[in-house]
Amino acid sequence: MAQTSVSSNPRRTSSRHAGLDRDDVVEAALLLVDEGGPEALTMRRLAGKLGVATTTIYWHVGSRDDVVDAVIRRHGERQAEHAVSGDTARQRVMSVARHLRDEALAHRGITRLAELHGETSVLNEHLEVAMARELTTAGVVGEDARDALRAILICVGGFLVVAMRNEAAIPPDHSRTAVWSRVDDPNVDPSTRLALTTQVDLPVLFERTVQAIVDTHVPEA
Amino acid sequence: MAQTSVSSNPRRTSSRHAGLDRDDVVEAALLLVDEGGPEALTMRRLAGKLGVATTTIYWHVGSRDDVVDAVIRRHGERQAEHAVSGDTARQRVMSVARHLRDEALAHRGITRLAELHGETSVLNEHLEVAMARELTTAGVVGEDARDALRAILICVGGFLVVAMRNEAAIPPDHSRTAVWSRVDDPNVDPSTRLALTTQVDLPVLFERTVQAIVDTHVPEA
DNA sequence: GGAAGTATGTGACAGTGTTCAAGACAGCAG
DNA sequence: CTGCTGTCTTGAACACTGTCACATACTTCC
Repeated sequence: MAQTSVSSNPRRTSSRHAGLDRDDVVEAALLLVDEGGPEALTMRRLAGKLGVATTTIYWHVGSRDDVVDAVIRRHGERQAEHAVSGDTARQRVMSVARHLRDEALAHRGITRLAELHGETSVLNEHLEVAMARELTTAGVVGEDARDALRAILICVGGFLVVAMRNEAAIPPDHSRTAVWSRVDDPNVDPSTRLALTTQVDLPVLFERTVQAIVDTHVPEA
Repeated sequence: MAQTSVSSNPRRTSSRHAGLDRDDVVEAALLLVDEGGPEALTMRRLAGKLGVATTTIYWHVGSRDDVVDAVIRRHGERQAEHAVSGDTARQRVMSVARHLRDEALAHRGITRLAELHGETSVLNEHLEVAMARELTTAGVVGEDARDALRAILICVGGFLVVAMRNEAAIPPDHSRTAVWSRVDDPNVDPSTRLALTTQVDLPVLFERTVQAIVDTHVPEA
């Protein structure tokens, strides 16, 4: 257990000091990712934040991949239980889907890290369980529940990818609106071409699309 | 226009030779990504493949980001027109969605590169136009068509993320099935928990899920 | 022939992940 | 108290990455 903060300890060559442990490293890494995204997590930067050498990170946690795993797991454990709302099973499932999206966007750095490492299930375990619970209550069980859960999560994931896309990093002539500004296909309605140069209302489209999927899996109450 | 292949030209220090041009560089880069994924595309590796110095790449194309843009645009231009099949508008839109997924998975290295750089619209321009064409034919135009196109593409994208996930790179205890093997929530039906430790049939779920979205946007013929 | 442009190269810089070898401190048994 | 073992730390180095300054050779044009 840390008795003093790391940063207050004077640093001596090859000097051992009290207090730095694995949790300190993982917490510092989590903050780096939460604030600056996956790219902000480098071993030198993390070591600098902790006031130690990179080798200390390797000792306490391991490689960068090990640090990433630990960050995702730690954040996943922190996912708050939320009050599911709604009168019908469909509404309750939608409630969980919205919460999953909102949590993901509130911590988009961690979400992108989990996505890059294919570990979104670790991150979202509590919410996936919550959704499975609602499906059970709705009478959707077994492989039907598995398919429902997968389909909803895949769709929510698709929306997250788009919502988290850093538009500023895309060359202006490669953005969706730029691409469609150049399209001149007479078989595409002009009002469609015009509309496709404008931004879509993602939250509205999210509601409509996820609801459509929920409706095919969850019976009407 | 290249008269001789690059690899057959003898190399002299600071020697200029005929034949290497921008297209050669972009083609070589495309092959690297197609075969080895985004991580395989390094400036040194690309230069080695072409038998030139990295500065030659910078001269002909530009930075790595410029090379990436060129690769995505080149591949996008190559997207084959495909025969849309189906008797109804809904079937025809589904046909385009399937083709988009199949093309993406056939060139998953390029797909992942485009996704990482947020440039999937450049890659899929022809297929997005094809889908917009089918929507026009179905009487879905303007903002309705924009929303339909977005929703379908977002969902297909979600499936692609899952389909392209490199399961081998995920720590065994962080995979979805491992996560669900540990879940022991009494409010989740046991058959659901069991089902969630097994693999979902992605193509079947794709059909059902995308169809559900198409059905909410495209009227029944 | 000389200037300007084109097309190539070497070597270096700054940053990254990772590890070797070494040192300092803590705990424990004798 | 001493010596051994384990724990926790370090500096330096390695290999790899993207990028660029500067130099050289060739081509084109007047």
